[in-house]
Amino acid sequence: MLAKKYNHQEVEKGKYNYWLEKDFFKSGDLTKEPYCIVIPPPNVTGKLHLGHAWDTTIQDILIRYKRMDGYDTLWLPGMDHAAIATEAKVVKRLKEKGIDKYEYGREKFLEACWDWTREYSDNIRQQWGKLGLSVDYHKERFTLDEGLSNAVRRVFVDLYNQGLIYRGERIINWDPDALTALSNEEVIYKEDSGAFYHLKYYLENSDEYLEIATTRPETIFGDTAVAVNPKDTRYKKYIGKKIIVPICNRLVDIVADEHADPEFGTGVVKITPAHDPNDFEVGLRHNLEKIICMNPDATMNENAGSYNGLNRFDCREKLVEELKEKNLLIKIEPMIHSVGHSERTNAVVEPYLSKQWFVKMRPLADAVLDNQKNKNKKVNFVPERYEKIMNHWMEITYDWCISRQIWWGHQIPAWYKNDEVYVGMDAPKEEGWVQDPDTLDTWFSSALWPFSTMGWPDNTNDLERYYPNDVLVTGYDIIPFWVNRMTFQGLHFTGKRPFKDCLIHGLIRDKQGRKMSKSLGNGVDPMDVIDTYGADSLRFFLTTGTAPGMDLRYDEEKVKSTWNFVNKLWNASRYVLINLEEFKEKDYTLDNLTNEDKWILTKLNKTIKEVRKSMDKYEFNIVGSTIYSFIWNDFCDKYIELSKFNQNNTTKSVLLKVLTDILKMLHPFMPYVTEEIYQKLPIKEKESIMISKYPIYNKENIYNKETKIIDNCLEFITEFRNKKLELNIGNDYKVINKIKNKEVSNLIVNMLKLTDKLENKPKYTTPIVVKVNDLEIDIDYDNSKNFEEELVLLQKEKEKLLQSIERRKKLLSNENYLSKAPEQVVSKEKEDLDKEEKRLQIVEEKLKINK
RNA sequence: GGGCGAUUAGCUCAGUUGGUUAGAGCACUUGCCUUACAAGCAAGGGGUCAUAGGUUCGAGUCCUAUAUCGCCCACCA
Repeated sequence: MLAKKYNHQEVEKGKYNYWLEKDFFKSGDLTKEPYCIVIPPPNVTGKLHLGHAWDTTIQDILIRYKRMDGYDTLWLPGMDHAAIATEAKVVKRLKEKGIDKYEYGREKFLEACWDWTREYSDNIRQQWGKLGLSVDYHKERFTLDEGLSNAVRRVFVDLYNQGLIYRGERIINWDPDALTALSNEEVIYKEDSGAFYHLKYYLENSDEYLEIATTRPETIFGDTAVAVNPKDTRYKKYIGKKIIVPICNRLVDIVADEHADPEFGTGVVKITPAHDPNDFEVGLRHNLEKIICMNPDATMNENAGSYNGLNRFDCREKLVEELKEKNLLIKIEPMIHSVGHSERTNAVVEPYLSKQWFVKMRPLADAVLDNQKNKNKKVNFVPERYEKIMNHWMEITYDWCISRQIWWGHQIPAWYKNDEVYVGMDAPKEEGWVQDPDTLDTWFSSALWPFSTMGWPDNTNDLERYYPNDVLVTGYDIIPFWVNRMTFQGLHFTGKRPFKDCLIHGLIRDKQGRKMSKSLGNGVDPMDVIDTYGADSLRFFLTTGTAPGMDLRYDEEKVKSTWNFVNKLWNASRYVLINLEEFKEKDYTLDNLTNEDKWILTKLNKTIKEVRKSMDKYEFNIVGSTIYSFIWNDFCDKYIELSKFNQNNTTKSVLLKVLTDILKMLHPFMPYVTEEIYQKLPIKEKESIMISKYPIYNKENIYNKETKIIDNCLEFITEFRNKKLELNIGNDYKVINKIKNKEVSNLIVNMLKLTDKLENKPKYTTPIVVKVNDLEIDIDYDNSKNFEEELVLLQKEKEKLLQSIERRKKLLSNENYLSKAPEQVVSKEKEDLDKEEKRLQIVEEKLKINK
C-alpha cells in the first residue's frame, strides 16, 4: 500500500541505482529498431544548471518514450573538456595554491586538468542521476578520450590535405587574459561608454593637418597609412601625399581606399593593419607594413616608444594627455559603442595580427546550404524557423580560427622543422621536428560528437546502426557554435546529416524574465529544486510549461503546483490500490462494462491518441495538459467518484487499466513516482514500468453512444449543483424524479445523494426545474424566500438565450454560410440552436408560473 | 541596417490546417473537513485577443502597415 502522503524524497530514494543495477539503460538489442540521441556534452567546468536540466529532461522523455514503445534506444552520455573554460578554472585553482601555470609546466598542468575533470565529471554524473536520466553509461565518452582524439586528428589531417585547413597570418580576436586567439563566436559584444578621439595628423612639411577620429588612440603606434575614399572630393588632393602619425612621428602614405566612408566620422581613417581586420585588408591592397604595437598580454611593446610596458588602457589615458599638451587633440566626443569581450574571461578582446590555423569555411558552408534544400536529407529544425539561423550563418560565414594558445585540449597535429611543416596523424620519425604547442578550439571536437562517439573514423557497427542520430536537443543559443559545425563536419566526413531532427528549446529566465546569470546572482540550482519538490515535479514543470522553442520563466509557484499534481496522482493511486487490495490476476475482466466504464475507457483512448500524436511532434506542453486534465478532471473528479457506487471486478479492472496507462504515459515525465506506484500494482506486465509497453490507441475502446450519455448526465449534475448553490437551497428540499432511464437515474441519484430526497408529489406549487436535454428533475422546496432571486436568474438566462438564439438564427439563414461552411459545423450549430430553444421554453414557462 | 520572436484573464502562459460562446495553472468569490487527496471537493466571477486597415459567409489564427518589448546577425576607423 502507498504511504498516506506523497513524499518525493522517499519515492526517489534508491530508484536510480535499481535501474542501473538492472541495466535498463543499456542499448544494443539488435532485434529492435534503433533510436539514438547523443547528449550535448556538458562542460566539465562546474555544476549543471536549470538549462541543462531542461535540455536533458527533454531527451530523457524521448528516450523513455521510445524505449517503452519498442525501440533499441541509445542515449549516449559524455562530457566536454571545455578547453579555455577549464583551463581558466585550473589556472585559478593553481594560483590559489601559489603555483604559476608556466612555471608548473605543460605536463604537470595537464595532470591537474585531468584531476579537475575526474572530480567534476563525477559531480555531473551524480546530478544526472538525481534528474533520473536514463543514459547508457556503457557508451559514455569524453571529448579528450583516445578515440575522440583520434577522430579529431583524422579530421584535421584530412581537411589540411584537402586544402580546407590552412595556417596564416590574420587579424584574430585575441584574449589578453587567457593569452589565446578566439573565434568570432567566442566574442561577445557589449555596449560600452567610450569616446571618439579627434586627432591632428599633419601633412609632411606643412601646417595643414587632417582630422582623424579613433576610438583606440593607443593603436597609432601601429599606423602605417591614412586612407580617404577615392570619390571623396574633399580629400582627393591629398591622395599620394605623406602624412605624419602624431607622437611617433612616422611618415606614412595617404592612400585611396573604398574602406574609408565619407559619411562616417571625418571621412579620413588611420590604417593600422596589425590591429584591425578592416585595416588589415586595406594593408593587403596597398602593400602596407604591419606594425604590432602590443604584447600578447595587451601591454604596449617597444614600438610604442615611451609607453613601452604600460597596459593599453593606461597608455590610452597618458597618451591622450600628451596629445593634449602637444595640441594634437582636437576634441573628445563621448559615445556608446559595442566592444568585444571574451566569452570566457570577459577581457576586452584585442584585434591582433597573429599566425593561426583556420578552417576554410566557404566550401563546407555551401555544402550545408545545398543539403538543406533536399527534403529527405536536411536537418529538420523544430520549430522550423530556427533553420534560418543556421542557413544565415552559413551564408555569411568567414574562416574559422581554430588554434588556441592554451594547453588543455587536442594538440594540433602539425610539426615544424625550420620552415618545413608536417601535418599527420603521428609525429614524423626523423629527429628535429617540434610539434605545434597550440591546441584546437573546443568546438572543433564537439563538432564531431554525433559520429566520433560512434567510433568514427572506423566503420563500426554503432556508426552503421545509430548514425545519423534521430534527434539532437539543444538551446537556440548554441546553434552558431555547435549545430552549424556538427552539420558541416557531419556532411563532409560521413556524407550524411548528423541528425534527422534538431529540437530547439529556449532559455530559462528568472521570474522577472531576466536571463539567469552568475553576475545577477539569480541562478537556481536544479538540485535544490529537486530537494524541495522532487525531480518528477521539476521535470514536468520544465518540459510542459511552454510551447516549443520559447523561453521559460522559472517560477517556484508553478513547481509547487506541479507537486500538487503529483500528489493528486498519488492519492488517486492510493484510492485505486485500496480498492484493489484483495484483487487477483484472475479477477481481471473487462466484460460487462457499464456506461461509466465505457465512458472512461473512451476518454482514455482519446487521451492516448492525442498524447502519442503530440509526443511524436515534440509538443510536450500539449502532452502535459492533455494528461493533466484527463487525470484530474476525468479520472479523479468523475470516474473515481462514479466508481464508488459500483464495486465489482469490472470496475476494479477498469480502475487498474486506466491507472496503469496513466502511469505509463506519465513515466517519461515523472520516472520516479510512476515507478513507485507501478511496483505496487496487483498486476503488472514487467518488473519495471521503464520496460513496460507504452499504451496503444485502441479503436475498439471508443464508445461514442455511452460517452454521450454519461457526458449528458455529468452536465446535468453540474447544472443541478449550480442551481442549488445559486438559489441558496440548503438541505431542506425534496426532488420529484422524472428520469425514466433506470440506469442513468441511479447514477444521478447517487452522485447527487438524493436517495432520501425522492418524492412523488410536490409539496410546494412552484418547484425548480433542472433540465438538460432529456434529463429532468424538479427541486421541490420552500422558495418563498428565494422568489425574487430566482426570478432575476431566470430573466437573466432568458436574455442570454434570446441573444444567442438570434445570433444562431441569423447565421443559419445566411446562404453563404450554409453553402460554404463544412457540414459538421452547420449541423452542430443547428443542434445547439435546438437545445437553446427548448431551454428557452422551460425558462419561459417557469417565468409564467412565478408571475 | 537585416532577420526572428512576443503583445490573449490580476500574474505566468496555451490556443493545431480560419469554424462563430477563446482555455489552463496561480490568484479571486461562494459553499463544503463528502473515510484517495483541505496540497482537497463543489459551483462561480474575470478577456473590445497591442493598434489600424484588408481578405473571408466567418479572423486570436491569414495579409499589409504601426506601436511597444525582447533576441540574433552585421556595422561601429
